[in-house]
Amino acid sequence: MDEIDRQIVMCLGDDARRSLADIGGEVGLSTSAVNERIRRLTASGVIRRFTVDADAEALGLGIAAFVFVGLAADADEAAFRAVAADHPAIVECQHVTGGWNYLIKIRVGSLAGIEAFLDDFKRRRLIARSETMIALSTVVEPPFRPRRERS
Amino acid sequence: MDEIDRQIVMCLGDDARRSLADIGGEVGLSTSAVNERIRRLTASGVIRRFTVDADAEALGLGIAAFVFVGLAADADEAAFRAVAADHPAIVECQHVTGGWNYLIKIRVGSLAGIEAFLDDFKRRRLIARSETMIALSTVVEPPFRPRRERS
DNA sequence: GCTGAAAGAGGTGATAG
DNA sequence: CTATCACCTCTTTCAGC
Repeated sequence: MDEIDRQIVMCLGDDARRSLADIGGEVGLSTSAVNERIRRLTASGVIRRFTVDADAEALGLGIAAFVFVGLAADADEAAFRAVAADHPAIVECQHVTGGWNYLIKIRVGSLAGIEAFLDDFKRRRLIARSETMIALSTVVEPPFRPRRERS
Repeated sequence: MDEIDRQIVMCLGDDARRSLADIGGEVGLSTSAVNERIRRLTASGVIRRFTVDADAEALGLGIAAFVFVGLAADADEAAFRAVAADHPAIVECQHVTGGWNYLIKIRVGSLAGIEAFLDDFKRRRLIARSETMIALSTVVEPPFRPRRERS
């Protein structure tokens, strides 16, 4: 992981389809050297995957919301994590410091989708309380990678 | 945007390096047809970019934090947005409903980086108050795309 | 809008330096 | 690491349905 590796990762982040020769020209290496570095970066997990950044709205998931979750004192936290990990609406789920236990970001097609999401988790007794903030507009957003079996 | 387009976007989300023939086999189309659809999806913006999901920790940005921001009553919101849009530490910045104005997710290399981030914005009078939650562990996280000129 | 074939570009893996 | 080569898979294009 030297400076050139970092440059290569940024190049691919901008456009993962650039040719090895093109990247090599930018970072000052031959195509063989760039090829070998990308192979190493991928094998070592610095590059997790090649993917696409999709337009969530075009895929019918135009509404983003942040849900703060409080678990019950006797909650089955492992169960909560397992359900969250596979839930199609969840874009992000982090265990966080502060008064809430988890911060979840979801993407849904309508406001009704937010209610359905909350109902789902509450009915399964996975969360005790929650607070929701709806995203009104975006200044910066990470890539959106659609996941299978999205409701 | 039919069901096949959606399948193609998901295939590419899983692995953007899969060959057209391979994807075609999965969705039931020829390579030419898949190629044409990807071209249209990219041209129309459904696919924003081909990118990589990187390991933030390997890039020295192992700490994630969420910062809730309140602007001053007389704040220059356009200036805040402009600075946020180009700030290297900011991974996400959304205007949200509720008692706070913006929800920001940052990635930094150390806890000192969080303090530096807050100091930067407060010294420039871009934010009036804030509250920070540090991510302790991750259940689900969107792709991380490193941006240039990261401090 | 799709298929199938043909042409071309580019990734891959070897070599020697 | 560079430079070059041969190989070969994959992309791209185009005629035809």
